Amino acid sequence: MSTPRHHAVEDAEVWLGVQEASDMLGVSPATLRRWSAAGKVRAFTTPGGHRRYAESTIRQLLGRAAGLDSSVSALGESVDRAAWALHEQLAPVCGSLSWVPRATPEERQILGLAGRSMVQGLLGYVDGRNDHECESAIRPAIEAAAMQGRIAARHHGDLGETLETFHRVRGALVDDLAARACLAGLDTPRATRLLARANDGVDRLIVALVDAHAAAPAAAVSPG
Amino acid sequence: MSTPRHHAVEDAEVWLGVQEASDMLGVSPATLRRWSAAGKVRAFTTPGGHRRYAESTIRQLLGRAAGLDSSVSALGESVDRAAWALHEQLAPVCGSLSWVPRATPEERQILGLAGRSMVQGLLGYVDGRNDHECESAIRPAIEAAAMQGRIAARHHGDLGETLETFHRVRGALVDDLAARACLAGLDTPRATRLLARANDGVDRLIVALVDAHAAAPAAAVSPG
DNA sequence: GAAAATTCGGGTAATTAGGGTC
DNA sequence: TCTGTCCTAATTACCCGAATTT
Repeated sequence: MSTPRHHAVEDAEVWLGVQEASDMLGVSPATLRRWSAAGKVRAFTTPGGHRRYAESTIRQLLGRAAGLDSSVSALGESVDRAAWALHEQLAPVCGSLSWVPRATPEERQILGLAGRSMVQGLLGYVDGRNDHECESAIRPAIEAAAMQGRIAARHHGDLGETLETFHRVRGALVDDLAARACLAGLDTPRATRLLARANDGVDRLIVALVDAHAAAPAAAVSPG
Repeated sequence: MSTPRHHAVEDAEVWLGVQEASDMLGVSPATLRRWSAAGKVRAFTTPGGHRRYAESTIRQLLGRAAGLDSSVSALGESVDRAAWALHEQLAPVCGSLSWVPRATPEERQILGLAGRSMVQGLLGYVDGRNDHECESAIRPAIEAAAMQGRIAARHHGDLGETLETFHRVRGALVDDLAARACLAGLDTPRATRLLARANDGVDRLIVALVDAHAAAPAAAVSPG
């Protein structure tokens, strides 16, 4: 019977010294030191003042240029199916916006397409393996968000209400990704990176929507 | 011999040998030994002189953290200090908003206070152990967000630009929490829950800001 | 009781931090 | 503005034989 203490440490993080980390990044140790001093790269500081960098942190920095290792498809489900499921969940929420009943049937159809496009683009953005793939995926989603913003403005949609809807979208997407990440056994760095990217994507859609909403300041309909 | 110390409580603490502990910290056993000799790291010493380290002690060193629950304070740093650091990082971003130079000195001072209040409230919201604590923490932050929205509206601030700033706040907060979670060894479910809560908090501030912005539709300024 | 693995302690070489400058 | 290179003081890593733990 083995003694119960000293359990093997399960998720041991690999720590790198400044030299190793800066070699990986291709910068000088002084630069990496400045980065951590500025809060750009997180590091564990020993009581003596020396820094230790988590290998996952460094890989994350590299990942912006090289392959991203946290993706939806790596989570086991195809992007298409995930998008479909998410859209099914979100469509009623979006449809309950107070200004939607004022939209024409054609506009409502467009809104449905836009919603699907946004969900699809968002997941594609999260799933992309490099910047180019991410941008290609989200571009139509951004256009769809702008379209939704213009239609909302046309019908005097309340911006706060629309934002809340988007926040629900964000919540659902993040919850969904988090659940998939847990199921897939993704480790904490990868999972949090995934969620951060999802956030970025949603933020970009929101900005596009708000800008479009403001730029197309409504047609004069139903003037009181 | 049986395990020397199971004092009554049994599942309380996991003890690590020097090798395991130093692996977790990314330093050599000799260094860890020197730290305990200097009183920097508390260790239990066997009658023969060997040291045993509590896993929680090691985690405290890593993120200044003992990752037991998903909260900022459990992540080791006091909310106040984390808020201060985050605000330091974000203040220049918020100050670069195009409409800020049009604000009066007094307003700018108020904006600074509001920014600090929002960061503090946000972290308190994430850190809260129950609904009541969360709500108490975020309420002043919501009021601060509304205040910022009113000031922005007064100076014809661009809503999209303000939103982008908030999205940067979200990004910084999420990055910060994610990094802390990784350092503290938080598992994926806890870490994702933490980030989801942070998102919720930011969303509520954004809604408050946008609503206030819309409700206080600007004064006629800049007679130029 | 005995053996293998680990830890202790110390002494020295290598690496790092930090500031200042280009 | 940012990065790479110097400099010195401080910290850390590697070496050893002896003692402890398993």
